Amino acid sequence: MQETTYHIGEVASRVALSLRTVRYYESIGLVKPSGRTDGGFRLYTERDVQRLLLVRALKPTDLTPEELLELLDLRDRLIADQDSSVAGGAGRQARLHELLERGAQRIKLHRERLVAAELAVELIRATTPLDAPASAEP
Amino acid sequence: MQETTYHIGEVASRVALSLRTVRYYESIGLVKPSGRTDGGFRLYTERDVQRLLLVRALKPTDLTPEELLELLDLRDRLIADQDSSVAGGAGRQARLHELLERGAQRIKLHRERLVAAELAVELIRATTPLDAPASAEP
DNA sequence: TTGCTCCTCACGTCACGTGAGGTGGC
DNA sequence: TTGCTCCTCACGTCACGTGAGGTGGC
Repeated sequence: MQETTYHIGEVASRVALSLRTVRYYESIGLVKPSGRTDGGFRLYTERDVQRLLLVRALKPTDLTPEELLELLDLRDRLIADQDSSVAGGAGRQARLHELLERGAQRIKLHRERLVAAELAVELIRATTPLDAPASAEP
Repeated sequence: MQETTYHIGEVASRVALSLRTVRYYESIGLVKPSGRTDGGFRLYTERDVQRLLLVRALKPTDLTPEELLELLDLRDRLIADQDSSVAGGAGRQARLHELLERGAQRIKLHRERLVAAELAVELIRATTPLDAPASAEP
């Protein structure tokens, strides 16, 4: 049973990233295609695509590439351990949750910045003559 | 009556930006210090500081430096017109509100990305063995 | 007068964008 | 066989970080 694979173009459009960005994520080790054609074309499996989606979604966590890679690999290993009921790594769980917590904090920080930005926009809207009030001069 | 001025170090720490960033914003025309000492030290007024704060707050709008500059200048002119009851520019108001609307849209987009990021974090927390449940083995 | 702050280059970095020149895949 | 997709350099850009070497301000 052959696994379905995709070329980079289809993958990039599905995950809404540029070809360049997908290749860049590969170059820093985040998401490597599962294979290549004889001609050198990258081949992505559905798993690879899911991983790309996860990387894209986790961008606002501001984790370094190294941390993000560690997080994704920890997740993979924990899930694998789970399936084979090895349940090996309490340390791995702790580390994963530490990284997730770090990421969650950064998301909160970004949220605060967005609130500040919205306040600034409202401030300007409020301190600037609004939509010309219906002229009072007849 | 001499206006109080500040050196870049105090300004940078007040607005929580690096010296480099404050100088960079000047180099792209966003916030220029109102003066310099004879020795060349930048002198910032309270207005300059407020402008820096506004620039920092508006960063998530993703407006280009040119757009941001235009926005800030429109605001200044509209406020000045208001004070002198010239009420000159309906076109200016329209343009300002267009820029603000554009910025508000980008903020919304960032908000959606943060929601997606939070969902991803929760997904990983949920699909990964949680905090080791109190061991069932005695 | 001594530090501490500030100055201007100028090179480095991160996360890609953007061709150039060439070849693989259906 | 013809396009369209993909390949690998490799240079460019944006928003700064980070010294280097020198001088101003209180």
